[in-house]
Amino acid sequence: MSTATIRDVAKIAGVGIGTVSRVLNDSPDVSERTRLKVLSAIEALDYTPNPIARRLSLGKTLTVGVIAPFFTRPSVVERLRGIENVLGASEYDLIVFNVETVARRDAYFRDVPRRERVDGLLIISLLPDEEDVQRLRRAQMPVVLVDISHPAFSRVSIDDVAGGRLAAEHLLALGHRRIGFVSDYEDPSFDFTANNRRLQGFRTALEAAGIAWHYRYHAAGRHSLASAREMAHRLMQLPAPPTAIFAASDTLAFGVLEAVQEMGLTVPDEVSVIGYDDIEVAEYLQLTTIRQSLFESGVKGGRLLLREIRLPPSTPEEILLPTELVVRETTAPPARSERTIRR
Amino acid sequence: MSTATIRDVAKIAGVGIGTVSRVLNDSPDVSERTRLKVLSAIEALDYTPNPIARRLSLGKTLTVGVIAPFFTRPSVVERLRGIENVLGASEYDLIVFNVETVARRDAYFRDVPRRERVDGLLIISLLPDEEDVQRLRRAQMPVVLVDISHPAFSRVSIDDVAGGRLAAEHLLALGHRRIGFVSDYEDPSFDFTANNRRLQGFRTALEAAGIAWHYRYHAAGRHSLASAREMAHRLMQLPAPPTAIFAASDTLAFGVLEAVQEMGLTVPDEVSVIGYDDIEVAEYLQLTTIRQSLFESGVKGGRLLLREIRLPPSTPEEILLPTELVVRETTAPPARSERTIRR
DNA sequence: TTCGTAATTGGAACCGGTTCCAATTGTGCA
DNA sequence: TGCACAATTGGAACCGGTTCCAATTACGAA
Repeated sequence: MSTATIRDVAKIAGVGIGTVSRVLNDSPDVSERTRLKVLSAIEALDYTPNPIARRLSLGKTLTVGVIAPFFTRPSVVERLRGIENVLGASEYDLIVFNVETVARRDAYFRDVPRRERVDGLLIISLLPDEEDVQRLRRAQMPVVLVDISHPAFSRVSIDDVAGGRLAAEHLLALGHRRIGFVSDYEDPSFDFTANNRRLQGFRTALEAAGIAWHYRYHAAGRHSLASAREMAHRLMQLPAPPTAIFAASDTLAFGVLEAVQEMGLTVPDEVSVIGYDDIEVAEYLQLTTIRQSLFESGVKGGRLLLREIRLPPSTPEEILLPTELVVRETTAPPARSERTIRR
Repeated sequence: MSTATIRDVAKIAGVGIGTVSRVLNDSPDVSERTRLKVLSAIEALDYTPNPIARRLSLGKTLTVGVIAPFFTRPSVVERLRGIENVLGASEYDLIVFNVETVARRDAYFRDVPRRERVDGLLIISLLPDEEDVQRLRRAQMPVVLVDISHPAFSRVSIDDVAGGRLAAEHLLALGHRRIGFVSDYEDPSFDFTANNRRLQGFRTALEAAGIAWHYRYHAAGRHSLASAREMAHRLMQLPAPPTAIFAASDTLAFGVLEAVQEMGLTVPDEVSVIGYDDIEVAEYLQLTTIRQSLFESGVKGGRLLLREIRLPPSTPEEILLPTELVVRETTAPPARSERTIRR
């Protein structure tokens, strides 16, 4: 006894297959009497339409893909959660493509963007290169970028410039004057424009306060706690070490905290540290940070994509999400001696 | 210019559609000359077979579903990572179904296990109830459970009994005699058998050391840091409070640590804490814990499922993964006074 | 009662693959 | 050279839906 088909239902109900299809799709052109006959046949056979046959016939995949470096960054998982939340309630299936290596990245960017495979694509924290962009446009694939920006596509971006500014202003207000910046650079094909925007806002705020920005206070490396630890060690060994460090993600901030503690310095009395993202453990560890709405970015991205699948926009849309300073216990005014030196 | 079909390729190559299909599927019954003609036509048209048509024709979905409470537990994300790693390299697509509420859980368990939807199912940390089990069996759905166990299905389980024993033996060896256990119970439809197994191994070890287990040392609540914090507070206010606490997950352990610190006690000198899972931050926070191979459990589960889709086994298979004690800085011998009291 | 129009209905054709069977071509051997 | 059999090949039928058009039925007006 294999599963019933629409023809079985039609036979049992004593109607044509077209009529069954109409009932399934809530067409108004069915008399109430026939509708009931069909519904009871459906019930009797425990019939469900085969989604694959439906997709082939409709010429749609009813599937959305998400390409992202999910598991290298806790923040991405939280965005994915937002996306799943929207798509799980829709008729679209969600296929995940996790990128951990450049090879996987290229393979996915090459193979996934086919109309026969997905109806739309969400790309998180990965910047498509020009070739990818061309391919996506040629396929007329609806695409929404999250946490990344490219003029060719709709996007949910985070106001990272403002975020960088918030971080700087908080530290400046506390009295810090020498501030380090720790970020990740990774492979150039991975996201780093978010970091650049954070740095930009950060520098703008410093310069507005009359403080020149020195590149020696900027360290960039891999996106890992260990890498951030090393970078922080380097920064703290400068002739005039920073009294505060701004890390481009909470994960990096934890590496910085570790380094500072290893050097026998206390946080926040001797060194202040501020992160970015406000991932879950940040609260537990009482890290001062810049919060961005991770979950919400996923929700907005998912909704935007669904909308654009139904109605392709003539011009890409941009949604900008705000950032917010969350003051906890890793930032404080600089040590007394520092303050005297600076005057 | 819509995408090319197999008939276009056949026309260009001057062969029949059957032949094109044979070339696509590496059938040996094609002469080399024809194969080349077909391949160059495919090249010329930039043709890719439509996976949906293929699925309909094959009667397979080439899709695997994963149902799990991904985002409420960091450990699940790591398992998912292992699964994606295996499936991303296969011809199967991976659809995620995230369960955060009982409603979603029920909806997914009802709708997903249809052969027309997925060819196989991975279920992580969620125990199907009897009705679900019946439905899955009726649909003859290949199912692999990860981090959970039910005799009806193949599974990758973790030797949690041994894990619980390891935790107890470590604390016993350090000299602890009054040990608390903090676990989560959640909704009964969610996983808690893993916790029970951990508790079982734990108790066995205690009893083998001649220590009777008192239920008042067992606290169970929601799976969150905050909940663990409260539970730890309760345990520590007992007349003879535990000198060590075993938490059934690292997340819970962090809640315990927080509570202990709030009470002005130091870890590990006054209270020892041991977790379970060894999630990423555990190392950063120097938590002593029981490590289980999260990533590997996903890899093994993915492989097992693919195998069972190809060749349904007559009887469910069980893969048991080991656990390992990782000693860091949250466990130590009990305080001096305690030791004197006990002798 | 008859006719015209609107409301329903049936089912062929189609979506783009795979598979199987019959037909055609090729090969080895007497 | 002729024949038996193996190797290739073509394409109808099928997978299970949707859609569109022609046919049938229902209904109100004359």
